[in-house]
Amino acid sequence: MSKMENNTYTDKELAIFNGVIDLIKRGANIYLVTVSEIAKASGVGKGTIYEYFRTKEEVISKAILYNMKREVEHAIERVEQKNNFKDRYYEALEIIVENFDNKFSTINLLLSTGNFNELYEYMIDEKHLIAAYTSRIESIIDRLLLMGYEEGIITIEESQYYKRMVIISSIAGFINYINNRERYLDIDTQKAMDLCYKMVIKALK
Amino acid sequence: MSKMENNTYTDKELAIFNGVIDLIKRGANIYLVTVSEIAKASGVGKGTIYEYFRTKEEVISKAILYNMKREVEHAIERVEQKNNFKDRYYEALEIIVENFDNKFSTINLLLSTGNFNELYEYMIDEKHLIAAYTSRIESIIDRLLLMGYEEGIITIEESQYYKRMVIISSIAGFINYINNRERYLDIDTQKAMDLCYKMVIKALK
Amino acid sequence: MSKMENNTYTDKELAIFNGVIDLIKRGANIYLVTVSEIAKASGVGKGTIYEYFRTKEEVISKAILYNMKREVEHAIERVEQKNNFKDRYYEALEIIVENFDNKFSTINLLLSTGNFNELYEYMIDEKHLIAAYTSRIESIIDRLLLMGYEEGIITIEESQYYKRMVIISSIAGFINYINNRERYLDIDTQKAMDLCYKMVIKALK
Amino acid sequence: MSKMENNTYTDKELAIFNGVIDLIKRGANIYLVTVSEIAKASGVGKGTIYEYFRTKEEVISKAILYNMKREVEHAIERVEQKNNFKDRYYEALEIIVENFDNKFSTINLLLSTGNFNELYEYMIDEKHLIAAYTSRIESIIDRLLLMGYEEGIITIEESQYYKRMVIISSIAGFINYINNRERYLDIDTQKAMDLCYKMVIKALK
DNA sequence: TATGAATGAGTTTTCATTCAT
DNA sequence: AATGAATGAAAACTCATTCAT
Repeated sequence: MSKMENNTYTDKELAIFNGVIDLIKRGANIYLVTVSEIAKASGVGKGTIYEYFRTKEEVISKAILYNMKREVEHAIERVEQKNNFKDRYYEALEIIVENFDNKFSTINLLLSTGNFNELYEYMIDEKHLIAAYTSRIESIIDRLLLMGYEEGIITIEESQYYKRMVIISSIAGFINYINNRERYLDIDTQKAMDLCYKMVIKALK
Repeated sequence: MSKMENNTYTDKELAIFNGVIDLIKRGANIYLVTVSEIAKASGVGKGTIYEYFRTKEEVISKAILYNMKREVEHAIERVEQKNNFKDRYYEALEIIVENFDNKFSTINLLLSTGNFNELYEYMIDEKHLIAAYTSRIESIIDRLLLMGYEEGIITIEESQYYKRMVIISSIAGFINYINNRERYLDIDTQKAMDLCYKMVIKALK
Repeated sequence: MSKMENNTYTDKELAIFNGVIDLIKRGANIYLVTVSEIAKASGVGKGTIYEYFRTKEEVISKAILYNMKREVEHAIERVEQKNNFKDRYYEALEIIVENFDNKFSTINLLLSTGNFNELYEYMIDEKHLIAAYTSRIESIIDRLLLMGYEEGIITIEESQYYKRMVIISSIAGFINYINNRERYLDIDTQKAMDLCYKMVIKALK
Repeated sequence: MSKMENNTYTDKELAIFNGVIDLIKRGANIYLVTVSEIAKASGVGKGTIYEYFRTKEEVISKAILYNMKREVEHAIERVEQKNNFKDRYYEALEIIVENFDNKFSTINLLLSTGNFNELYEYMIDEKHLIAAYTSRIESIIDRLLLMGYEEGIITIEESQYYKRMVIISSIAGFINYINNRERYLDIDTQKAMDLCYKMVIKALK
């Protein structure tokens, strides 16, 4: 039972994580999904799951955290490839669009309303991880803001909290658009992005 | 036993709804709560629940919708008692603060990320109700904006979508603050509200 | 609670019996029928049933016995109106035809395979009643046989048991026809009766 | 654990069937028996039953059909070992005697009054099976009759329906004797058989 | 090491019976 | 006397977890 080395995972563990993530992306409810379903989706036996994890709760929680880590890292990598304020901001919105069909998007979980707190109790044990992602995102936002300042887009004299809040609010507003697109037939995605950006500019000027 | 309290539910149904809402407000997970727990929290026998509802799913879904209706109506009533743009906006934030401990806050559900869609399948049948609340909130926002316009606070020439988005984004940003208060020790609630308002003013000027 | 006088029943008791009989004739299974269904079918409240009977088992058992008594008496009355062997025998078959749609026919219960024994345990207490009906039927058969003897139709020198057995067997055979009519498309009811009668005559000659 | 015993059922399914059959033979009512009782009688866990069958109804219905198949096949085999009309007929009566304590005898179900129709709804799906047994029995009767004809015991010129009816009626009459033995103290089983046979001979002469 | 058949604890659901009105 | 709302004991059924293979 060679559990894992540091923070890498065995093939079986990864298969199981991917099974869970798959199920959830296909609409399964993390509270109602069964171990049998996970086993089938992962292509492993039910017993095997218990070779690698102690309980169902642990499987699901760790799978979610694994996915979160991956998504956040991927998002950061993409955002950092953009070299100016506007491109970087739009890239963030772009990522949100791409993740829309994924009800289980980490962005949703991290940025918005704290519904995340409702997740498995178990995760409380892993709260430091979530906090780590949250502060990584914060530093990304800080660098974005610095870029905007250096480019002369941001000129306002206000606390860092205010500036971060503007970015976070605008992104939350954009997520709200994405989640309710069917109600805004006259606003296409490009338009919605442009208006988010406009708000940011005005609020930070 | 006066059969109907209002024109909709019997006393027993209301007792059961309140039992469910109580449980959830005390931290129960809507997917993991049991009928026995609901019965105990409602002060009725387990069998009684099945006299009034066909399944556990129906009980919980209807309780949530009932609560949503009540909360939305209460919030609207409070907001409408304020007669100027600023007071009305702050009143909305105030309501959010008061609802914070309520993991199950309708504001969270309605305004933000659409995690609401993940709720019990059953609710799909009641989607029109949720849509109705959403558009009531929208018209409240529209009236708020009109007020701001009449008071000369809002002067921007932009689409209604933009203006609504500013309000919604700022509220979502405020919810984010509330949900992460422990991370913003240097910002008290009053300050957070003021900064939200500042963003709104700047974005709508 | 004026229970009953001797062997007459109150209106309520009769209403309940008729409710039960109705349900069963409409295809309900006596083991699966619920007290609520009986109450609805009887047009009385569920509580009322427990004013007149101690348990569900008692209600159903007594209703069945009541029906049995009525059916047997009615059958005997009809049979005795016929004044010769052949008419009397045919009248018995006629009654069976008329009762066919009634899965719950007493004739089935009494004459045939003893499936009756499977009925409610409770009935064991009332076994004397069933025995009484059985021996009334036996004496009807005896009088029928006497008639046939006097008419010169029956001439065989054999035990009374044999003669009764011939009658009972032929009726059981006819019931088998009735219950499987769809398998005997070339045999109409009249023909089946005639062949039963033929067998009886030959066996008793 | 050799998966399939014959080409139809797993070992576990057979264990469950035998548990059900056992219970019924020991006097349990097929409508009132519980899954817990079946589990205990089968020597398997309650959950195991639901691994192999979808509902309690399915378990019981399939167990009954399984038993019916076995009993019919066994009876036919025994009957066919006899090489003349009389022995074959008596062998059939013998089988009935042996099955008497079995309230759940297939012979009762198939030959007689059609009470069988009252069994679980589920069986309607399997009606073709029951029809198949019924017609197998019919062809056994036909071969018996042919034997009697060839031996010169049967000489009557009548329809096949009549001849079959005589056999079926006599067997039904014998079942009636068996089920009411306590009322016929002066007739022992041998005597009852002989009289049945006598009736058959006379009716088919 | 990997498995899935087996299981029973714990869930949802039913319904005979009670009892306040 | 008549009722049906309320109930909990007992039923059907589910599924996380175990363990023999």
